[in-house]
Amino acid sequence: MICDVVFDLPLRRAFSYAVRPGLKLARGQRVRAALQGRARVGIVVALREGDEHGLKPVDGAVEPVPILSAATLELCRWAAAESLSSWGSTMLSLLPPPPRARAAEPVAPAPEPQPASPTAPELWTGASREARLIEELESSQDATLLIAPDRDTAGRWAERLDAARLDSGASASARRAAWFAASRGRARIVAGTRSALLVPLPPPAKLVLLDEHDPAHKPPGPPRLHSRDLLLRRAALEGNRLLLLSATPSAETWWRAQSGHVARRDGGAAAWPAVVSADTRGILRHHPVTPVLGRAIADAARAGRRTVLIVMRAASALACDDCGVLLRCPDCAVPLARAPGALRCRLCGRSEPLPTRCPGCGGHHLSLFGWDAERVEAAVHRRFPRLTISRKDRGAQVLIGPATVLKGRASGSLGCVGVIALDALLRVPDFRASERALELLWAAAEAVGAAGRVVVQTLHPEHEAIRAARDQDLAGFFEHELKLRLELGYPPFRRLCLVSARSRSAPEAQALLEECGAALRGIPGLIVYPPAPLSGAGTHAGRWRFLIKGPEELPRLISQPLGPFVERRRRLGGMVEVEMDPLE
DNA sequence: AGCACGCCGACT
DNA sequence: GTCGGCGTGCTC
Repeated sequence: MICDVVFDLPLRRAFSYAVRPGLKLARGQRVRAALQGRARVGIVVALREGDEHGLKPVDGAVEPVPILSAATLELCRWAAAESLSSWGSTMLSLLPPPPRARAAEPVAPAPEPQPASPTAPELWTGASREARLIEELESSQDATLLIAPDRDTAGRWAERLDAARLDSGASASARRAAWFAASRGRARIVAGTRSALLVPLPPPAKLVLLDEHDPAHKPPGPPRLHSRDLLLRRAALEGNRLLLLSATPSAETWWRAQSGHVARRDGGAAAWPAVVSADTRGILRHHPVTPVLGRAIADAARAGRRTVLIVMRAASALACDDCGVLLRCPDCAVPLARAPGALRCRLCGRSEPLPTRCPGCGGHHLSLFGWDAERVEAAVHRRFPRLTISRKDRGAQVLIGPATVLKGRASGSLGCVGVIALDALLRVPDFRASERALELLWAAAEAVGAAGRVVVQTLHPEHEAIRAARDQDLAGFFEHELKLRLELGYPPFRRLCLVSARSRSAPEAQALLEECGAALRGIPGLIVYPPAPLSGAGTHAGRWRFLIKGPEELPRLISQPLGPFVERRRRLGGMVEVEMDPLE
């Protein structure tokens, strides 16, 4: 007997091993086998009769039963093809870590899902979505998998629902135990992050994705696939119900709902705060707080309620007062961000000492441009000397931080949220900037509740994201947004793929990308954009990229020509990375 | 991805 | 004369 095994390698092919007579193996089972003399963990993808001559034997099984069902094996094969990565790395990055030695943990095989009558995935929006979810889960006996965008959120929900945890917040053995307990129906609800996506569940099962729009559902690295896309596929194959929860869904999911592939369950309007914009013209240059926001902070404090001020990441740079030039990274051309005692490029990480004179005109008047948390804290402290102001203490009267400080707050727990400079977010050269702005303002409105106030400082008070957040109008926002996406040929109407190369020098990276581009020439239906530095206009950095725009079947069209570049990444001293459906 | 093999520069 | 850089190729 021969078995074919895939490993956590960037290789498409499987490796064949001899199965010794006494060893009972099945597809989907984890095994240890020698690869280049070292024992490694792989997954059996096929068993067949054949000539075992010259094959090394499998050392043994990691668990006595398959950890993945045949259906899940196929699900992962699809996911790997869809993301141009290998079958093995896709599967192994989604499994709990193997036990160090042979452990006698009680395990049950992954149940083979029974294809049930398909039910349309559901998109739950609106005020009461989380309360409705808890009600739904408590009134049901179905096995349920809850996927959260991050560990904190997974932990909160696990506690709230008394669920077993399957993310890296739990120990490796606890994760394995939860995995096999879920497959036997012993743990009715399991909660986790991406690493829990493949947990086998006895039918009928329910799949839940929290904060469907969150880019944390597709972090860098394998599996290079959005959790939403994997769950949509899994639910369709297994006939499971899938609930996608989000206050501000992605345009992709909204479009699916609009075209009838997803059923929208709108929880209705919430009691909503006033969302007001404050014109920053002539003010932001000198002070981070407009009179409107200043009054809101004072009012909240007087009412004994807390304020959160949102600043954008890397919002502060150094500019010359004489010639107006912004200090940029010599390699990447993006503005250098202020770090303690230095300037740092947030792209390549290079650190420069704080200069005393302008590299352009030699002037001595260099001043900060933009408002980071540190500068805002100092300015607000001067303005409100009697309030407690902090960048860390969640209990301070005024808390200053990035958008993530709004995560996990009960509705109505804040008196005021101020967005110091929404324009810093809108200026980002990303077609999803509007969506991100809406997400931020909506989260702010939910966090303050009806009695609070959201103040948005901007030069664009008429921006669609601000209007939609003020009017609590998702439908209006997406009508506008999807029209733009269609006109410009962006997702969900076209698919994107980002091909990037890293090398010592720009010419090397460019040459490497030139090779990739040449391999794609002549494929109908693709638009291959010319290579550009990874961000900004720097021409010296060895990080370049190009974008491919194409139809739904884009991964199938480019997997053959780009295959050699992803399989053998070290060529000409550079590395090629291919990312389907990039979020940045 | 690791790891070995292999061919050109600075050292006890 | 060797030690060691990392470019290229292979792993059942």
